[in-house]
Amino acid sequence: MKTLKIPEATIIRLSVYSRYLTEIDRKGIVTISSGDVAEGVGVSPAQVRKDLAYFGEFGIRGVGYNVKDLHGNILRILGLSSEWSVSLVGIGNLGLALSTYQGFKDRGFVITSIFDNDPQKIGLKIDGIEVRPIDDIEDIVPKCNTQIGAITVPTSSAQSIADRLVKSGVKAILNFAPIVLNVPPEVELRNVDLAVNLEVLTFNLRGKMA
Amino acid sequence: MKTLKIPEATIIRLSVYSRYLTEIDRKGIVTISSGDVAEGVGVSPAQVRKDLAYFGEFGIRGVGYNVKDLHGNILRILGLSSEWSVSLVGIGNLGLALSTYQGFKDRGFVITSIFDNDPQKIGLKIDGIEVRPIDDIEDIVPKCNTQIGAITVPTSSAQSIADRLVKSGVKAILNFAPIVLNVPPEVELRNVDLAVNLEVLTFNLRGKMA
DNA sequence: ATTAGGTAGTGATATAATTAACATATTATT
DNA sequence: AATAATATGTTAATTATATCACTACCTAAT
Repeated sequence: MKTLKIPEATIIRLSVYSRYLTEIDRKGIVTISSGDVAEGVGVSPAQVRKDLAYFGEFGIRGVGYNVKDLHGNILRILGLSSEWSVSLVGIGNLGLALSTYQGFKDRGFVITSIFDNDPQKIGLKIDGIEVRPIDDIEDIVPKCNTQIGAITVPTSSAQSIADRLVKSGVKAILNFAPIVLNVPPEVELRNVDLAVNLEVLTFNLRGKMA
Repeated sequence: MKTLKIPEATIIRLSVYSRYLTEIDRKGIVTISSGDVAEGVGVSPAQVRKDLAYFGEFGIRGVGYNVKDLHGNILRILGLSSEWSVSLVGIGNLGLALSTYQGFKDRGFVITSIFDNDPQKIGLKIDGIEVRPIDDIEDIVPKCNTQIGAITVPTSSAQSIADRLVKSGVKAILNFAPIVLNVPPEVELRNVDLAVNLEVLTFNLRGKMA
C-alpha cells in the first residue's frame, strides 16, 4: 500500500467539494464534470482532478462523475462514513453555537457529552445532552467511547482540559482557545482561531487601500 | 516600492505570533528571539525570521527582538493599528458567539450594527447594540462607515445578504455560511467553515487508525 | 463505421513555500 | 583588545504544491 503524503489543502478542498455535492445532489443532478465542480467552488478543474487522483479513479473519461457515487467516495475518504463521538468542553456562546450547529450532525459528528464548571449551567439539557461538571470528564468520556474533544473554554484552562481529555482517551482535539496546546504526538490537534480570519481580511484590505 | 507577493500562510502565522506576543508581553518579558517565538507557537525559527523579513527588519542581530516593538509592528502589518467597523448579519448562536467574542474587541474589531429578521430578536440589545431588521442594512451600514460584514445567516439567504452588504459599501466579508458566495473582485471575501476543521481531523484520524 | 466533441487521469513543468546555511552584527568575557 | 557565544537577515537549496499539456476513452451524431 503506497501512502504518499496528501497535502492538507487537498483535504480541505475535498471537504468543500463534498459540501457542494450535497447541494448538487439535492437538485437531482446525476452527473457532474470536474469543470462544474471547479466553477462551483472556485478552483481550477485540474485541481479537482488532481485532488481526487490521490485516492483513486472515481469518474468516467469523456463523461464525468456520478454525483452520488463521488460524494459517497469523498465522505468515505474523509472518514465520514461512520459516526464520531464528540465531547464538548465549555458551553459559553461558542460552545452553544457548536452544539446546535446542524453542519456537525449532518456529517456524522454526534455530541455525546458536554462539560462546564458554571453551577448555573450544570444540569441544563442542551439538545438532549446534560451539562456535567468538568470533573466528570474522566468518568464519562471513556464510557461514551469518545474520539474527539472540542475545547471552547477560556485560554487559562484550555491546557488542563486538553490533558484531561487526552487522559480520558480522546484521539483528536479541536481547540478554539487562542493558545498553543501541548498534546502527545499520537493525538491529532487542530486549532481554530476566529480572530485570525478577520486579521487576514484586514491585511488584504490594507494592501488594497494603500 | 516593491510589492512582492506575501503567502497567506505568512499572514496567518503573523496573526498567531501576535497572539503569542500579547502573552509574552503580559509576563513582562522585554526581549525575545526567533527561536523562542518559534517554540512558543510551534514553527521553525527560520520560518519566523522569513515571515518577518517580508516586511522589514525588526530585530537586532546577536540580540533578538524587543517584544513590544515587534508586537506593535506585527499589529501594524496586519492592519490592526486602527479600529474596524464590523456589521453582523444573523444573530443565531454563532452570531451571538461572535458578538461577545472578546478576541475581536481586543484587536480593534468593533461591531457597530447587528441585523436579523426574526421579530423576536429585533429590538434586543446585544452588548449595547440594537438588533435591527435586515431591510435596514442599506441605511445603517453606510452611516456607520462599516468596512467589514460578517454573515452568519442560513445558507439560503447568504448570497442576498452578501449582495446587500456590498451594495452598502462594505469592503470585506467574513462568511460563515457553507456556500460559495459571489462578490465583486474588489471585495475581499473569506470563508470560515467550522465543519471543515472537524473533517480534516477525522481524515487524519482515519489514517492513523488504518 | 467513422468522426467530432468532450472529459478523466497523469506525467512533466512551473511556481511557491519551507528549510538550511551562512555572513553579519551585537554582547559578554577574559 | 581579542575571542567566544548568540541571533538576525538573506541567499541558496530543497521540498511541496499547483498548473499545464497530453493521452486515453466515452458518447453521440453523421
